[in-house]
Amino acid sequence: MAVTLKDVAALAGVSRSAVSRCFTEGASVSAKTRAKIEKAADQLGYRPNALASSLTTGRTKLIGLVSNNFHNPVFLEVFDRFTRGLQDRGLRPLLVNLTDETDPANSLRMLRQYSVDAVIVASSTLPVSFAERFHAAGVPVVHSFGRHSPGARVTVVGIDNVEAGRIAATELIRRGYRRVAMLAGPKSATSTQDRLKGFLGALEARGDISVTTSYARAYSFEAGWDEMRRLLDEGPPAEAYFCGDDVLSIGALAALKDAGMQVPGDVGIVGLNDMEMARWQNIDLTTIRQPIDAVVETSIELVCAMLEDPDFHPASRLLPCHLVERGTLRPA
Amino acid sequence: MAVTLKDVAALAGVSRSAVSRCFTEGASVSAKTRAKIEKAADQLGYRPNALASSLTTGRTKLIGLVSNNFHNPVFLEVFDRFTRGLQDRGLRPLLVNLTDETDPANSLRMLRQYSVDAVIVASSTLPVSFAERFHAAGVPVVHSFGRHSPGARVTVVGIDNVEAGRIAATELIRRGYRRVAMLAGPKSATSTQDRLKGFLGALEARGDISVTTSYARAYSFEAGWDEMRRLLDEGPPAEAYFCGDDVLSIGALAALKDAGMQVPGDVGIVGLNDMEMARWQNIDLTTIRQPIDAVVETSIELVCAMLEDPDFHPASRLLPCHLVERGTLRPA
DNA sequence: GTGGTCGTTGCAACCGGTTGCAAAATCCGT
DNA sequence: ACGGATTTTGCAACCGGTTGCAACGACCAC
Repeated sequence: MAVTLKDVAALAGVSRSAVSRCFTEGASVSAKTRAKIEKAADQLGYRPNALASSLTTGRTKLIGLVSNNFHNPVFLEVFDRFTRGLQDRGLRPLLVNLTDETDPANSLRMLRQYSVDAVIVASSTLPVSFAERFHAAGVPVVHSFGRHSPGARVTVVGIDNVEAGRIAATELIRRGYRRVAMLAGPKSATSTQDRLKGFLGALEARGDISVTTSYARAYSFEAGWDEMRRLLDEGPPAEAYFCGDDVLSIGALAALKDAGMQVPGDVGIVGLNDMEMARWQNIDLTTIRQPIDAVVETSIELVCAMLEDPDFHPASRLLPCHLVERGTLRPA
Repeated sequence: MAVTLKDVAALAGVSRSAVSRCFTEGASVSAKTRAKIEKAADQLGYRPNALASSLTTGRTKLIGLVSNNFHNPVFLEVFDRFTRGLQDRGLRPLLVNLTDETDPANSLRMLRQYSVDAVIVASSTLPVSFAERFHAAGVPVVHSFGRHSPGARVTVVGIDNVEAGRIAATELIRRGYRRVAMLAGPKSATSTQDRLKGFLGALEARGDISVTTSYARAYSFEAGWDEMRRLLDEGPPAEAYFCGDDVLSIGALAALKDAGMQVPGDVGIVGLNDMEMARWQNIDLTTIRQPIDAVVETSIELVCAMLEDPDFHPASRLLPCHLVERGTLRPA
């Protein structure tokens, strides 16, 4: 079986407390006994049991990572960043896959059973209330890529989706498009609601621009393809589409090409996220860059700050987006 | 703070053991006390602490999920399946991201500190020795998508990559290609080595077929694009390429299209994996399907079996692959 | 040599559960 | 109502650590 404190203590000829102190930062151990203990520990290959110690210290270094975006390739980048960022700080991600589930009750119960120190909800589609349930249960929580609502008591790290919609609208106007549309994500996603709001808001003052809206059933290639296909069947397309997200954009692009339309000659497309794939030469998507690295990094920093000081409730952080020019919108 | 056994016991007016037994399967509790306890537990919102109980039971239900493929979109599907499959069985994935690391020592140490019940190594590039280190340390381990080597003591669930290479070769021959090539993944990846071996093996008997080989630096779009670009610069391309993996294929496809070549008119491409993206209408990749769902499901089943019986070392399982016909190889 | 200070050490209690064991309660047949 | 078999229950020890406290010893100054 595993080597325990007791084994090391016996071999080194000291008390269990001495061994424990030897492995805890800032405890008082003489150089002599430390040497003895380390020798014995090495010899036995001893490692303190993180779970046992969590019992008394109250900290497990386990962080619940909750997401429902297991079908959008951009989330692989998100997971990569989160897992690395957390383990660089000695924290361990306990993954919860929420596919087909929107009730926080189960995850909350389970994550509490495992005494996670904090929870990160990584999702652009879950409602504000989701993360709030964790907060209400006294679990430190950060909602990454979530919607910031001024009244809410949950820390959000993400972008200002309304602003992002505005950027898209402004950009389309600047390039002289006059019949524009938004091909939005699923209606229930907070991100889509906000992006649409910003998009329409920026356009409504302008009488000379016509705008239409439609929703894809998911943030997925197929949904984007189907929705664009449907739009084309209905009649002539708009001059340019702001798509709810990159993967939708890619679906829409494919449907346009299949229909024999040129991009950006006949129709312009602008996405949102700037996922790795947007850079691929066969896609070359003009898109609004969501600073994923920074969102993840900031989320982790805030979680760490909350761990340091349990009463600290950091303010939400909305990071700036900007347009990345590639090949799917015509020049101004 | 959290509600504990003691609180419930006090409120229900019973001993702590009674409460404990009430929450453990198959323990003897009378209906009357069970009712009392459950009432008290509900009232307080009690949930047993999984970590504390793990101390005595020796099982945490934590499964280490180790991977280094955080840049290949197919692994998002893999993670989705694993996380769901595990949580459906009441197990919790503790994710380890190995990006830029190939030494098992760190992960092993950390996963042991957290007393994971078992480890799943999900990677097609890590050497056999990686998972073996876990095995040697007495941690039940399954290597998913790994290389099966007859002498090894580690359970592997995956495909026969040699056979997959053979299938690719046979298929290209059947369709009349005579100058073929493999655009392999990184030289160090076991999957690539085996696929190449099978590919060459099936061709070497045939004197009428010329075959060349080259390696991309990673399983990534960029690497595929660059390598195909380099091949095109070197001279006329082969008639058809077997690419080490779908994402490489997609990179190669893009490079070919950029160079003005028609697929499958001028050049044929066959990939391996059948990731979701291969189905996308703008890619429509002919590929050898790796049964990801089945590999994941089987891996989890074997892990569970090993948990049931610690002395059980299941035999490796190599699942069958087959060609999925789409649009990047010419018909026979 | 003595007294005081301070760093080191071990004891024992505790974290939140589980479990072997024996005592107590219940059940059953007669 | 009685005795034995069977549950049910609580006690206490334990899982692998941590930590407050008091005892201890080393060192220093006088």
